[in-house]
Amino acid sequence: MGRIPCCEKDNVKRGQWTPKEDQKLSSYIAQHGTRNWRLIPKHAGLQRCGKSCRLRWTNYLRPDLKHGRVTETEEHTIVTLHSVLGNRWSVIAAQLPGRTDNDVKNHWNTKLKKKLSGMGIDPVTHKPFSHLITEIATTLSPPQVPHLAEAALGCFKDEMLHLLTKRRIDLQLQQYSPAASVNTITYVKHEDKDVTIEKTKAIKEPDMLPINKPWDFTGATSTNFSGNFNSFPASDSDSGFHYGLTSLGTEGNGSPLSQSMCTGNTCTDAQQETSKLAACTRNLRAKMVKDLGGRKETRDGSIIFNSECVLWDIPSDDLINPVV
DNA sequence: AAAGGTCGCAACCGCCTACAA
DNA sequence: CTTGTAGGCGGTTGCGACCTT
Repeated sequence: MGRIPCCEKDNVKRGQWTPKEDQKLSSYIAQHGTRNWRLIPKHAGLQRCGKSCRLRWTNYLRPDLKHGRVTETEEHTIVTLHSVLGNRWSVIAAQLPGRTDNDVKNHWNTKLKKKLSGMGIDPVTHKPFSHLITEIATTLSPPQVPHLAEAALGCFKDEMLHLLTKRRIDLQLQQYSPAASVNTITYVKHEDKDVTIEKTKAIKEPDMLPINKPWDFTGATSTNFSGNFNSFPASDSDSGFHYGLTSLGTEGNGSPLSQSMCTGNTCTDAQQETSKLAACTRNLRAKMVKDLGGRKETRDGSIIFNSECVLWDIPSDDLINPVV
């Protein structure tokens, strides 16, 4: 018995929805609800696939949706939950009233990923790039270290270049202040050289950097990374974004990660403002750990959490949409 | 002003899961 | 228990708007 397609592909319209189609779908759903998506386009007089109707409704037409900009608070929520849950957009979206998984996913892919990379944070692991390189270097036996650590640097090259570009701008700004350091001036003197070559060199040859060996991955720590973190241009704080929430998870115990995250202004106001979010995050994590016996396997078989995950005793009332 | 590049978002695709028959 | 199906989900693509050169 073959599977019946959800719609007849030949007779189905695709692409952008017109206002007339939106109106037909909305008024049909207002009258009859959303019980059988396969029948809805037929009954509503639409030449659309049922799945297409469902997506249009859930992602755009639903009356309870917010269509404006994602707020700073919402960004905090997304980043924090993503650090715990990974790409589970529907779960993350459930904590953001009026936002869909598609909204969250799009915002993450277009804005937040770049923002985190620009701050020197790997958007997948939520750890500083320097921390990852250190982990690689310390995990490997000595003969492997130079080759694989360099390979790792290759993986992060784009992010590193981004970081270095930002740092360069910062240093140039410092140049205009009386307190500009000798190192800064020396660095800016190379302005006329090919920027890409210089930056690539800087990655391979940490000593060329004007600051205190931040890329020396043989002895790298995220503490020295945090120095860089603090020195980023004001752009991130200007946009209201602080990455100070990762300490809410298992990393918030004085680990290198939390040290690097909780420097300067990143770990004060933002934490207070989001204590409720913290509870929410913990509860979700606890739920997931409980469900999965301490392990969460992704579709490709990789494990997100291990058995050492801690369970918190947080009332589920703290959740917007408690996961019970 | 035009061409090319980038960004942001809506929509689609294919896989997975729950559930009914 | 097996199979078929609808709905859900995350990844990816397409395209219009905006920006830069």
